[in-house]
Amino acid sequence: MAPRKQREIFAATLRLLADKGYDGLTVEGVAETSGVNKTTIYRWWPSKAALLAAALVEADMLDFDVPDTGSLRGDLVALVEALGVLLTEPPGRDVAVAALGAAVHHPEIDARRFFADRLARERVVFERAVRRGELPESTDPMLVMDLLAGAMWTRAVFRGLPLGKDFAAEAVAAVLDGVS
Amino acid sequence: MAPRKQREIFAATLRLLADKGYDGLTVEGVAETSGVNKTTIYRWWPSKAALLAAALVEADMLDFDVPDTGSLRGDLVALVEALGVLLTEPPGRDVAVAALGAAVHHPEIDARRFFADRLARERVVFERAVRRGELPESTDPMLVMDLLAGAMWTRAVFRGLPLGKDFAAEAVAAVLDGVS
Amino acid sequence: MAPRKQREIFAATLRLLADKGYDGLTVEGVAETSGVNKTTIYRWWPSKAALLAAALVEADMLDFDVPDTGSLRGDLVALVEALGVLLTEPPGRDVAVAALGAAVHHPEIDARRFFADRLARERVVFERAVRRGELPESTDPMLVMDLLAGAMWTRAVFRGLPLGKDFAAEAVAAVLDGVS
Amino acid sequence: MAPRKQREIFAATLRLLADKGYDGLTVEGVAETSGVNKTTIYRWWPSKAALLAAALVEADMLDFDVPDTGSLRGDLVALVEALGVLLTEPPGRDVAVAALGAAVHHPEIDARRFFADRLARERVVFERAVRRGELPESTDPMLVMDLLAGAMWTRAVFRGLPLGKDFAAEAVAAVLDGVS
DNA sequence: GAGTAATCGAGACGGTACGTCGTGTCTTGAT
DNA sequence: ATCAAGACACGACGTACCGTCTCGATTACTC
Repeated sequence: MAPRKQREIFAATLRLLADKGYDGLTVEGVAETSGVNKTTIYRWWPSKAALLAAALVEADMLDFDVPDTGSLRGDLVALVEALGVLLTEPPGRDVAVAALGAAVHHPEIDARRFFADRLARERVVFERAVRRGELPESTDPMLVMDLLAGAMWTRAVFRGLPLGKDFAAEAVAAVLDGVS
Repeated sequence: MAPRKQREIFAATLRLLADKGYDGLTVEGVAETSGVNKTTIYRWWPSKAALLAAALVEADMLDFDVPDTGSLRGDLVALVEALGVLLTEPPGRDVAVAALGAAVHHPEIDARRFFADRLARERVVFERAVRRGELPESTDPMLVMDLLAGAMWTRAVFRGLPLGKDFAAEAVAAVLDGVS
Repeated sequence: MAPRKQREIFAATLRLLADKGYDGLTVEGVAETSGVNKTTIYRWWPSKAALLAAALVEADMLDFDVPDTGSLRGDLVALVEALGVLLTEPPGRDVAVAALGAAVHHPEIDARRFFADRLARERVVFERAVRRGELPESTDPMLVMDLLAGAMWTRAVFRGLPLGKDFAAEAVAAVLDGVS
Repeated sequence: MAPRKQREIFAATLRLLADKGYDGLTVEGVAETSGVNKTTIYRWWPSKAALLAAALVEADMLDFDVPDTGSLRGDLVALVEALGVLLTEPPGRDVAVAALGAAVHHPEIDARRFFADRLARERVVFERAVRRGELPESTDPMLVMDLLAGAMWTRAVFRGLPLGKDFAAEAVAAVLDGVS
């Protein structure tokens, strides 16, 4: 089951999250923005965090396509660049960043849904690479993705630095070829 | 200038942050815990976020020593393992995670103080490695650290997965040697 | 017309009224207690007050028999004592008191149904007394009953005082004989 | 101690009580009407009932002077007539009636404060009468007042009947002289 | 050691939002 | 075609903190 105006509620949720951050996101605000009564929101989601979790899961805002460029390196660069765009340009940036902050101390937001589950989709990139012989079968795709995605987050969000034009390529090169 | 009970205030701040997360951290709670009046806190810090920022800067909770094992690989593994411990064991874990969540949408917390500035200290590891000939001079230490630290955050915090015994070593190997 | 479970609805209404007072009496509670849907109650009675009014009219909880002791004094003492019991012992006490509170600011409850209309039944006491010559024909029965019943209410409910063993007799004596 | 705007708060409370009855009296409404924040009201009174109780105690709306006409009969008639006015003319009427309804099922409103405590003031009427020899010393003033006041309430409020021009005099006569 | 700032405790206050309960209306799906 | 089930908008509840604001009462530094 779902509330009649779920669409509007989720839209309002993400909009307010992006606009005012997790703290500024209030159930009351969502209710007003989405033209729904506060009670209705509480009927369906037990807390602000749960509401946000549902909105994020449903949102396609954070999706990006899995590329198929013909080479592992190309695929990974494309993936990482897409993630870079996501993390630096509004409204994705604000939502992603706020969602992280929220997920980090609200287990019910279950960060896995936004970060970990993506791996399932990214995995095909690695399978293709193994089939092409670009990668030993023993390689751990999750490790590779954690290194790359982690670097993007660290650079763009924690350090608050702009992602240079070639950052994605350099990161991918480091992981594929090693730095030493 | 500083309030007379700054120590107690900061201690209470970090304690409450670790105990109840960023949301559960309230100025009122800090005041009560530290035996100070709410007014006093507002006299010195304009907001909860600013208070937390000050407390974190002062705290040594997040510090770890820069290792010197004789090899780059050893140093990096030690660094990453230390970060792993920090991110997975209380109270550091809770503080670090909460601090991230807070910093992420409160510019005044200036994430650089907790994440970026560490690089200055880590840099010596790379300088020693270059001197030893383990690393080409052209290597970008920040990229390496972003990859490694990012992977730890992603794995431990975003994915909420335990860090296996050898995760640090594997991550360092991937970055130093490449995966392909 | 009447809803199929009218009995249960009225029973639940009076039960909840006695248990939790007028404020604590809710349509929702009545619905649940009587195993009926809220909608059903609203279909038949426009408001909580109207429902209560209907329940009270139907209830025999507040009835008492008109005594016939052979003397006016005896009849009146018996009447007043019965009223005293009604006003001081549960569940009648709670229902009567709550009904008063409700009636007082809900015209639709029509207090006359519970208080005034009784006069019709009490009147025979006075008719018998006139016939016996105990009372001049000009005496106003309503005045007498208002004095006596009013004293009981004032003492038991407004003042919240226990009704002494002889209170009924004293009140009747005062009205019949005068105090001066 | 007392809130800074106690006057306004009490005035608003009684005004709203008279206007909308006990049910329609809301803390939120009082707050708005009196230009005070809801929190402030809850800071000082734990509930609507307690607020109303305080407002009623402070209110002079329900006061009337104790007459001194020279005779017991005259004093009582004056007293009862004043009560009659109180119970039939706004705003006293609405307040008194609503207060009764409220007091009846809210012990903290302590009906004694509005009904019983008045006896202390009325007692002088009886003392003077005893001194004048109009009344045996053994007469119970409370019984007399309960009979008279009770009759007024019953007639005016419970029965909802108008109080005739001579009702007070008749009631006093009945009690002083007896009806038989 | 007194005088004068700075600092503090106490706590009332206007606010915003919380999460809950009950109201009375309206829609819908099963019978 | 009726009616239970229950979603809904609404208003109020009582609570928690927010950040601001007087007030006096302590400090503690300076002369």
